[in-house]
Amino acid sequence: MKQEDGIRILPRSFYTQDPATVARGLLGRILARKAKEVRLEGRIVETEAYYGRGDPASRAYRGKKSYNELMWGEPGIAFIYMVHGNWLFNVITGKRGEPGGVLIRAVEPLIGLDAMKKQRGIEEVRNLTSGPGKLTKAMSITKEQNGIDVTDPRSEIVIGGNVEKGIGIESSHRIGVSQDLPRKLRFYIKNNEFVSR
DNA sequence: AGGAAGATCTACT
DNA sequence: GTAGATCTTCCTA
Repeated sequence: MKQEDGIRILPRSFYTQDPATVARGLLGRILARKAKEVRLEGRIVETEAYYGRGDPASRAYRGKKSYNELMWGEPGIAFIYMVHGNWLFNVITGKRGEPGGVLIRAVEPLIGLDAMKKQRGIEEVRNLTSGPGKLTKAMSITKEQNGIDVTDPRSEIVIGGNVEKGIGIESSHRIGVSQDLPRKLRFYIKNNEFVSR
């Protein structure tokens, strides 16, 4: 059986767009993780866009450092870091050299529910992946996966799939940031129960 | 050494 | 629904 049966993986050119555009465009896509023998999939239902200079909430705000240099690199690369003891999963976007990224905040579990429940130590499906730190734990994503290319079919994590027509997209201000921008940079699928909060 | 940070869980009013 | 404890890494002093 082929690894990517069915899903069409998004090309790198998709990620060269503006972070907010990519954040919207990722809604409804499939986040697929292959770990050892297990295959895990979730549908992306909530994202946030982050910029570089001029965005106080961005990891890139204070300039290039060893821990954030990926943000200046190739789009389509996973950027994973820890906040409050949780791993958060981002994808680098924008042109090379212009820092930007999209945080995946929530997914709807599709495949591998049993493995996710085990990872999370809970049974309630609704609570499995409805938050940025929850989904990484459910899909066993850690710093180990930092820097992997989500556009490469051989990667442990890829993003793809087609979006159903007519999904409702809403936007709001980003969650949890101490200094937000005036623009609404959080996007989510309307009435989806796996959106955080 | 001390504190903040893109969060989560538990235990309550 | 809100409050407090706690998670780990990096920043500032």
